[in-house]
Amino acid sequence: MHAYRTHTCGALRLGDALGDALGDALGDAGQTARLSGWVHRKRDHGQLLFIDLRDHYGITQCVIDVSSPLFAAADALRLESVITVTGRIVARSDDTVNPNIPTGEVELAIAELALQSAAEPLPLPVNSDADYPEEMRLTYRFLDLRRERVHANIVLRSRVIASIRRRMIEQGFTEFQTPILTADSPEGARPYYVPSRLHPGQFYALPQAPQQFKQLLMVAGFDRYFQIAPCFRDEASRADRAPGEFYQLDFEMSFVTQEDVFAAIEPVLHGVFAEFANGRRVSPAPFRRIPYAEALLRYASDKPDLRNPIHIHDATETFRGSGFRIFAGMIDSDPEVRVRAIPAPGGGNRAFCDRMNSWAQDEGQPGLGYIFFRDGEGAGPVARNLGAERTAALRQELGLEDGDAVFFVAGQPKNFLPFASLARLRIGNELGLTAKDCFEFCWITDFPMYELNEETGRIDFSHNPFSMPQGGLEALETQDPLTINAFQYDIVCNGTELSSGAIRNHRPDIMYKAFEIAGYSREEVDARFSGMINAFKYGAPPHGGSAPGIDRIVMLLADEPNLREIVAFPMNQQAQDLLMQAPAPIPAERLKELHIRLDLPPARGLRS
RNA sequence: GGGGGCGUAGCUCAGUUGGUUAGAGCGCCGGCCUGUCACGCCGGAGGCCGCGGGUUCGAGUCCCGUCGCUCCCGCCA
Repeated sequence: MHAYRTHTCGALRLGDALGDALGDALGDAGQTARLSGWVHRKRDHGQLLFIDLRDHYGITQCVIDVSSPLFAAADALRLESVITVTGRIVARSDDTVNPNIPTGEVELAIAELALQSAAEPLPLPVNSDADYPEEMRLTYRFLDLRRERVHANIVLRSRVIASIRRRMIEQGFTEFQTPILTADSPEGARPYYVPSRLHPGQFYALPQAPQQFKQLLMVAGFDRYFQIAPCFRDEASRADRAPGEFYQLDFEMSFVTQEDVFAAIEPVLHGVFAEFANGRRVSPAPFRRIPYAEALLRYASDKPDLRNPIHIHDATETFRGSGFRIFAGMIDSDPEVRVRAIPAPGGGNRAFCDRMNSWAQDEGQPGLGYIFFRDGEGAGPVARNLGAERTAALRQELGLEDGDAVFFVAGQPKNFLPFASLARLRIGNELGLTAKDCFEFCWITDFPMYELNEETGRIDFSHNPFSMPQGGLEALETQDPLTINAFQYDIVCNGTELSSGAIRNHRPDIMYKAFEIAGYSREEVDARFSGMINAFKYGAPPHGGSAPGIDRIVMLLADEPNLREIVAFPMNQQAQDLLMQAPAPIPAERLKELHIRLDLPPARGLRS
């Protein structure tokens, strides 16, 4: 017999249909089995003791009574101790079957018991899904990871990544590894630096993304690249943004248009989500394409949650010169002012509208104007001042009926959009309009190439400086830069931005011009991006790609709101690893070797 | 860097208008219990009420400061 186990804790059965057909009516019952695992729970009846033994695969009830010489030892076991038990598998009587677990028709009668590893009293319970403080969970992550929910999430993560890898290879992509110790890339987030021992005063940088390497692989002719790529950014964390490091499905393709990129990745994403959706609906490919400008108008956001059916409408003309003086005055005084109408089907009662209004005030807004429709006409102060004719026209335009309402936001769009987006989501949730149990994908396309920096008054890249401007060199030379769009796109699922990508700018002449508009000289571009721009001078294919976030995909599939639930060993919000104690001071001799002298004396208690 | 929320037993939390000896559930320790499966019953230990200062006859409670955790804004092309 194997030293530790003949079966896993999830394997034993009384019998099954196949076994019955073969005349094996007893299944595993009657055999002697050996199981190893953790003491999940004990139920002590004085002269009878039940032990729920748990391993990765499941839980099996083990039983021992006072007639056994091992009873005292079994009775003394602490929860989460590791034991090996050997004994006969017995069928449970009908009235003691536990239908809640797969092994519930049998139990193991303990004849031998070996304590492999005794556990001390636990700092956090494993056999409960009760909330525990993050600090405790992260410090004792090895215990936390035994808990059913996180354990299942980590397994799901592995299966999702395996599925992605298989599907990418099926789509003709080749997997690569790119350097972790590499050069600083001056655009974007704050990088992590690694001091060089061999080159005093010089540093490697950890990659924020393998962006330049994957483009170089296209120049090298590999045609379709992908990588489950670790990315490092020294930026503040969020619930859905890990501090320090995270993973992306990074991919790039040569000789492609934007539509080719979409067509290549849609079956991968749809396939992965459908595989793990567990009954939840997944929007079919091709996913909807929504231009950036339309997304801001209709959803007040560039990452719209399409589970919510509400479409925002522009109502500026309805209010221009109207009797509703507040909005009419704003419109007259500033040509950038817009009024937007957020329909609320089924929200047409004063109680709901007042509740939304006071919520808006809690959010720091002056209020939330509304009209609600009853008895064939609009009600409320806005409707009174706007007049019956304009109210009726608006109602017809929005397709609203008695029992519906509409809310208004006004001002410069850049100021009201964040709140308008919140209001749209809240209305959808409160009125039960937002669909549940589904994944709604869309592409947001045609992002502007540049934006005006409000502080400096200068023109900045609005996203990736390596994107190809729509209209190419001619657009850069002739158009107002703020009107130029890029071949830049995001993929969004349920209001979560999964990735941004682009058709890249592979032409040095267009790149120099694009950077010139953003205020970078030819010399600066050569200095900062020498690796890539040099490569583009020796024959570069047109190419493009994207990089969906692995962590966010798993979060959506696991239905978890926090990254820490789907990462095995996450850092805390301050980017500290509480389990491994990182970051930490290093010994003085190591610092010397790295040619580093600290301003402050090193922390005490160092071990070398 | 800024804002909100939370800090009371190992954990989750309650604690009234500022008023006697700060409570409950879970866990832990001890006792009882032969069919439970979140077993049940009885008992016990366990508190710098985050820390510092202030107001007050009296502070877990009010005020100021500070530290920690968390969520958000900035930031993250």
